[in-house]
Amino acid sequence: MPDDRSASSAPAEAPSAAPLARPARLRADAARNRAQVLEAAAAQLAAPDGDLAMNVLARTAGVGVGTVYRHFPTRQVLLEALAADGLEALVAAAETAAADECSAGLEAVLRTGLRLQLTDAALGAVLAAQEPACVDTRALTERLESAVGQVLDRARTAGDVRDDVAPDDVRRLLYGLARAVSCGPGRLAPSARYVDVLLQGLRPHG
Amino acid sequence: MPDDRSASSAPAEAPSAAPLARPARLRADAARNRAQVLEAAAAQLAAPDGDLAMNVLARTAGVGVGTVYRHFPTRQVLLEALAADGLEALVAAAETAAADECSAGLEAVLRTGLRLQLTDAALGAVLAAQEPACVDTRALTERLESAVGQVLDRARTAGDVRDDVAPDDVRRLLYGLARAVSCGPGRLAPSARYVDVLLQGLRPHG
Amino acid sequence: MPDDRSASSAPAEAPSAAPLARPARLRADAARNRAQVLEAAAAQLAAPDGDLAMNVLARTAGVGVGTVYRHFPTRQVLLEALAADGLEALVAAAETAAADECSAGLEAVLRTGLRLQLTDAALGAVLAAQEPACVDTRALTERLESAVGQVLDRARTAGDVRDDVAPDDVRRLLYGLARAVSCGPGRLAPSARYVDVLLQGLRPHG
Amino acid sequence: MPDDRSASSAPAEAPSAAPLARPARLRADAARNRAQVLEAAAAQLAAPDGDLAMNVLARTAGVGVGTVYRHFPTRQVLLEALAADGLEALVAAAETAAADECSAGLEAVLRTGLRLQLTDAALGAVLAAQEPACVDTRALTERLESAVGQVLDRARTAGDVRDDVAPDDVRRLLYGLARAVSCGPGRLAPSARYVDVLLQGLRPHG
DNA sequence: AATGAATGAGGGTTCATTCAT
DNA sequence: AATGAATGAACCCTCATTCAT
Repeated sequence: MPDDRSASSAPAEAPSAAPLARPARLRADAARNRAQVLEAAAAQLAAPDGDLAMNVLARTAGVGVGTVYRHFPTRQVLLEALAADGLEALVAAAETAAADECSAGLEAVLRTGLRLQLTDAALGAVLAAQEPACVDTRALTERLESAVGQVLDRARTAGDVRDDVAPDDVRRLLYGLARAVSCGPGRLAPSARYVDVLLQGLRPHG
Repeated sequence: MPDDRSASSAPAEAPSAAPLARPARLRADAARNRAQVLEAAAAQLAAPDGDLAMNVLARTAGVGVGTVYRHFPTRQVLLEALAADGLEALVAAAETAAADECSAGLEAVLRTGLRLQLTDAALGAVLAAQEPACVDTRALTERLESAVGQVLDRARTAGDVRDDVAPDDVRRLLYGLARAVSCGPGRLAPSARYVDVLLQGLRPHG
Repeated sequence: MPDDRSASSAPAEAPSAAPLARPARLRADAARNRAQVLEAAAAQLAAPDGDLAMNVLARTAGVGVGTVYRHFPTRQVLLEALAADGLEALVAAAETAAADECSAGLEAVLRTGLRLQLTDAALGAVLAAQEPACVDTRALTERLESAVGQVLDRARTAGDVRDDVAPDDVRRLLYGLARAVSCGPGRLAPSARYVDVLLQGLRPHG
Repeated sequence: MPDDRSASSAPAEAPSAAPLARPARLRADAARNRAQVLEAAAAQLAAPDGDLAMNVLARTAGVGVGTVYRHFPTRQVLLEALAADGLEALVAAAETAAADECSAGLEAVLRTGLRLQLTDAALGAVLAAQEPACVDTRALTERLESAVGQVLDRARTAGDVRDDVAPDDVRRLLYGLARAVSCGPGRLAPSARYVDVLLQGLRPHG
């Protein structure tokens, strides 16, 4: 259930000033505009160049710049909106892994996290960011941290992971892994190996 | 002898089109300017923002823009010049490790490579780049690759490293490691641990 | 009716990639800005120096550079916009001449074409250009070519023009004539004579 | 004898401050440098782009910028030096035509003048210029004017040329002719025709 | 809500020219 | 004489952002 975001744990938070990566409700045309902008942004970001100029974005999305700014007041908000699907998928994978009895959850998290970053350029930016701009990105990263914590705990108990590995290490290493994969030729080939290396490296002892 | 670059044989080689990260000889004032630009560039790159505008650079270096362009026709050339010292140090470490009898060479390479990247922001950019812009950066990266190859061979023979690890994997993982370290709070603390993890992960078996 | 450009049929044509020398409709303030830029550009071009720097243009027109670029993405587009009035006048003259019964049409075309070039520095640039940048400049040059073709046909029939003269020769000779007039002292005096010479030279026989 | 420039009519003029398109005597290496610069400049000017940046020129000529400036203090001086050969050839043609008994001299001048302009881009610039920068360019243009005057006189007497054609008209029309030829496809084809047209147009009556 | 015109700071790059070596 | 390093004005162009319509 990847989309229960708005029914998530934090029950009745004070309405924050922080922007939403996904507004609760939207006029039909506004929703369509928003979707067009996101699609165009994903396309631009996926391009080899990879920049994300608001004017160009507006033009390729077929809307005015003002509309882009209405939906995404800062680039960070836009990035988080772009990353939302991937981040949710990662959270879902982590929560599933946390719920599983077996101790292979960490592997699932790493493989999924790497695959998603290679698919979705914005996800890396969000993983690397110190601080999310949107409240529900924060909610997701908190869920991620919590689920990864559980996964790590179980793995640690099973003797599969060193004692000194925290959820934030997983975030960082996952991000670094994607950078390692992306800075050379071939992306699929090294991915599996690098995850193997990382998993093996995270085991206790030496 | 890691630094015999300038002692190469042919005294009057055909002028190559590829720019040099470090020209062989320079008028005294030109050398001073060049050093000032490099110093200013290092400062700018080390700043939290981390951009590197040529005109700002010129101003803070106290020279005209044209002077910056004369010395560094492209940003990539500038980056490689900035990275040259660090890259040389890394090559030296790798060659020393290759010459060593003991099998701990890989560890030295990784620790040094990570430390240097954290010190010198340009080194990461050069490690990540597919293709160097300057001939002697290429020479250095080739020496690095070769030395790391020897280090890996010895380690593999000693049973310390998996079969499927190539020098290019070391380059990529080293770069990714620096990204992992840099995308969160604290840089010293995780560095040692992450190198441990990587070393352990590179060992054979699983 | 030489000016039915804007009265074309299709109300919602597919947006063409080619820039328009004159956009169909414009917000009031945009139209004013555009006119100011054109006025300033004409002034700069008419100056003895005759260059046309975009930033200077913006300043003298009292708008931002971006506004100049919005209206005129390239210098060629700007030139064509500057030349539009003159080119239209020339087309009108040629079409009138084509409609006339009498055989003196060519003379009118040459005199008008020369006079307009001397008045409007951009017209020469457009006449000299191989390929227009804007769709409606192209439309105008095509109308010009067609009308001049008719004029030539009639004149040829009347025995006033050599067989081997095509509309493109008229374009080139007209441009060359303006250069000849402009590269020396006095512009009115030689103009009439040079047109006489050209007309006489275009007559059959030898 | 195209190279008797320095032995020309003006017998003992006061030494002028104006630069010489060709210095009387030169150290051997200086002469070689000068020739290299001229060759490189001709190449640059002949390129489709056709600009003439001093720095680039110096580099392609294999000399320092300072050397270029020593030989050619202004761009105009350089242009005149580039045009010198062509201009001399034109002067020679005109003087030959002036010496001839027959009345076809004007045709030779026009054909030669057009051909030389198409060969040598700098010649057009010199023909178009109001005022030469170098004393011996001036000497040449004066010889040209004088010879063309004689040619015209003879032609006029023979009834081949209108009364109101002066040498300066020939200069301007010749320049304009080259512009007309150069602003379209094909250069050889129209050249002959356009000279015919001009010759015919210059005949008396109508 | 949406639009898109306008802005202008900002960064990029070139090149004519000077001058110390 | 020659060199070429240095200069910096001058242009180029983009793009984030605002705001009137």
